[in-house]
Amino acid sequence: MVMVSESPTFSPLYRQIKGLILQALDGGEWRPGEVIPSEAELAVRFGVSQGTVRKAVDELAAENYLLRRQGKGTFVASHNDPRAFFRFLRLQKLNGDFEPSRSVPLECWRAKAGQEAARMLRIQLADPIIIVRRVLQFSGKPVVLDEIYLRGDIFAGLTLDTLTEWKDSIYSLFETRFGVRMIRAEERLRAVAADRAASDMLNVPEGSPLLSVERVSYSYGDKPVEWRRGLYSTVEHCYVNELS
Amino acid sequence: MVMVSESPTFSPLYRQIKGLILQALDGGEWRPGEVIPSEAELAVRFGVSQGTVRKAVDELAAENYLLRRQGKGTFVASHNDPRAFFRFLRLQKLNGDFEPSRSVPLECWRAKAGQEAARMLRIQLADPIIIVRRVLQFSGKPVVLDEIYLRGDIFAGLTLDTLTEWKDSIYSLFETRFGVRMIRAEERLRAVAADRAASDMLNVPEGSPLLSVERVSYSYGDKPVEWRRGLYSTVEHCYVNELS
DNA sequence: GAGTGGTCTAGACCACTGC
DNA sequence: CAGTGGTCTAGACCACTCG
Repeated sequence: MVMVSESPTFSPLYRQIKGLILQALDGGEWRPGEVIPSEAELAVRFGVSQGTVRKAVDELAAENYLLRRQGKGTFVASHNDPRAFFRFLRLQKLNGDFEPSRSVPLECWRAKAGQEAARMLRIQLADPIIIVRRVLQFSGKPVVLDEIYLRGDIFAGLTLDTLTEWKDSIYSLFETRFGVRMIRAEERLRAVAADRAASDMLNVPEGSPLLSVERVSYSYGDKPVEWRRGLYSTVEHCYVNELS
Repeated sequence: MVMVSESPTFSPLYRQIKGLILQALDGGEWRPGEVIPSEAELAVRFGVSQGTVRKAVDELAAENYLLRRQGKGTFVASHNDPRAFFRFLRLQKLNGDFEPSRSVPLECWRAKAGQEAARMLRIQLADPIIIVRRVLQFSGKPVVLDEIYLRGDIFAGLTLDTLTEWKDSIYSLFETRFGVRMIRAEERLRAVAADRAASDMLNVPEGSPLLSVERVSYSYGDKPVEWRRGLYSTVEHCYVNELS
């Protein structure tokens, strides 16, 4: 049975199906890492052909909501999956090698959103937020100093201890403990001079150039849930990007 | 008629068709900006169904080789197309606005490839190369200082005058005058201190932080044809990136 | 072998463009 | 109106995974 709306604002059937699957994902019908029903089952459920479901799933997989695995099924994308590890960390050594990193949380405190944080997180001025400061180490040496601003309503209960005990990526923590799945992020890069605090933490001279990386991360429905600013020491590392 | 090779190293039919189309593109059968034959025609030509051609074209369009336009046809991607303008220039104002930019060539000379240029361009040491220096201006103010290394065999005959007279993007020049179509690029970003030359050209104090952007651009068959290093002043602009 | 995603086909119809 | 890409279907078969 085909139901396609009339001409202006035309949306193909597979996009409507995509919306329904997205809705189910957002509603938590299937948890991260789990399989979702087979294409054939979904086709029956939505009353469309398998090819139409397929196209919807194709798009969701391309946007990193889902992960297809031939012969096994289609899975809800998860930050616990090692495959997704380096998706949001674009640092590598100058010679091109990858290195494992270790996150060392420094502080975690409650605050009220200022002008900038409120705008970035699309919340009201003075709404509760949580601020985390941490260092990222590569081979034991500090390379990134991050200041992370989180919506207080979503991440209520987050403490320094929780962060310290967590051994996987921070997005994996957010997903597992708070049910928040990061889907995409926007970054803005600049070169800045190291201030006193940064030079201390990153072990570089005051005033030396650092890469400033501001990131807003979005969850379902393009809802911003994290705003962070990182200062990267690019003495031995660089930020890599693919233009296509 | 279906011809699919046996199990190991299995390549689906549509990928073989993709290869054939790529071959025709590389061979110059259709020029940038031109329409290629309709899906139906290609299906007849390659002896497969239209759906299979469609999948091949889908991938080529996703990789920016082709451009589909409903009701009109499928076109060979071109850097002359205004749509492709900002694909390789990720700078915007700090407030998020886009600005038109103007390229001001400074120098253009012949040289022999050194260690690094040879490695990046995958040519032999001392092979001929061309080096271009130029400034990129936004609203009349210099923001980017580029040093561009090109393979001498491909860009033979390039002069400062040619660069100065060309009013569109430099990739548009490469495509139109030298038949070289950039498909993708890899960038490596670092923060560095402005040296004397850069501080003069970009009108910033010596030693102030600049964004260093190294880029290798690839043409058909992943052949590197350009290596460049840009120094970006990020006082009023920033480099934006989407992580997904 | 049963179940999953992946490929391929043939055919119908729709939306968009331009003559 | 004809021609293009875009959607949708139904059905066949293939490649991969796992019990």
